[in-house]
Amino acid sequence: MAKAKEKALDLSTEEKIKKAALKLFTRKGYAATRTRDISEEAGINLALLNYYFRSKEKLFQLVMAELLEQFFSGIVEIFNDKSTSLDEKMEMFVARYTSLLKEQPDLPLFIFHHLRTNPGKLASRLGMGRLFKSYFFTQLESAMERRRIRRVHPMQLVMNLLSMTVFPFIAAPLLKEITGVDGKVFDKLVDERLTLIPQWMKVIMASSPGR
Amino acid sequence: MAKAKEKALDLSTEEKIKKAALKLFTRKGYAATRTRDISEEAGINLALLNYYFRSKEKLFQLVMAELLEQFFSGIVEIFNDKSTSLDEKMEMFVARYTSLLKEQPDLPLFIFHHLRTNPGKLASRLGMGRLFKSYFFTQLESAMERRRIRRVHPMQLVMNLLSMTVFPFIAAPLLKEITGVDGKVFDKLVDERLTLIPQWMKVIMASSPGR
DNA sequence: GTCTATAACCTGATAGAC
DNA sequence: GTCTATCAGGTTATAGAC
Repeated sequence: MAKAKEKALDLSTEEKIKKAALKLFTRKGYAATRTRDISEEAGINLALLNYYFRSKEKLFQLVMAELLEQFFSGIVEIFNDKSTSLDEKMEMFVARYTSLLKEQPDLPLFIFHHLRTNPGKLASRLGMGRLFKSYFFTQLESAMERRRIRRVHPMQLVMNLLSMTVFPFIAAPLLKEITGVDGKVFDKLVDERLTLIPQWMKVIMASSPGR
Repeated sequence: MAKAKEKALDLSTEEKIKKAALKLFTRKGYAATRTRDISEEAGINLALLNYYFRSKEKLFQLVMAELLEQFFSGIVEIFNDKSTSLDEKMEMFVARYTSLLKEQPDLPLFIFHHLRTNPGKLASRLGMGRLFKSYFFTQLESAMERRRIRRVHPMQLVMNLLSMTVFPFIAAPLLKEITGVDGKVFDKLVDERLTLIPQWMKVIMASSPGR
């Protein structure tokens, strides 16, 4: 009977705090978020935050670790899938992250800021050249080989894929204001990009940058 | 004789504070930056900060206003230049912002976070669809017209240009760690993109996404 | 204009009752 | 487990001497 409608109402106190913390940390950043804000957002008493998580810092570390895991597990899964083609991988990547970022547009700014101010703290499954060992990279290189195009560094293509997928969400407030498009138009554009980005990636890969 | 070598040494106190504030605000954000940090970075007394700027908040507003002006004046200039072609505009854009971001890689994250938490505060010369009235947009539309390709919204192409240029700097710490490339390789890749991005933009525009 | 000392305030964290 | 009340520490801002 009790749907997941009244969001945090039937969650445990611990979960309510984590949910509220994630929301506020991602929106305003660590320093700008007060523990009082979190307790209020969670609808619980301030003292309970320290009861469950010891400190604001500990709470942050926990929430951040779970977020990084959730955020990057997608790319690892998709890129290491041996049953899908290169094109399918790109389509899946765009689809998955577009969907995620439509729901949580604050995520990339928050994560990238954290990685910038805390270098070298990435989970082991992601760090140290893990991407280069993914099946995606193998496919990327052989595709370039096959098409006899002048080689560009595979990372150039990865950067393009990530850029075109993620950046519009980072810059959304700017883009909307600078161009005057409203939220509905912007959403439509983003949905179009689900198919456009993979197509663009193909023509980019097929092009001969040697000129 | 006195070169601009010893950076802040011959600047006025006011300028020293503004320079230090910009550095720390962009690196750590508003809330995480203490006025003590700024005064120390500037090599001046803490009380002088309030003497010159009244408050931390006022100082921030001033620094941010100047930063936004400096950061976006480039795009306005380039996009409104009637003497350059579409291709030249794209080349100039990539060159200008790549150069800027190599020196100040913290800027985009800081600016986009500010625009996200403070919507509707952009300077008038940028806000309210100004970009749509730029000469760049006219050229973009006529180029698509001429090539008889199925129309995509011009903003799709603008997003691609901005994405591919700016995003690598936002994601640099992640990209370096996830791929294992070091700073030197990354710099080389970014330099290659000076010519690659305009070429990619051309093939993207020439492609028929109808297929 | 610049400094020292301090006021006024805010925030994270805890003690202790229930 | 949850609450109220409060402490301890740190931060912004100012008063006042030089």
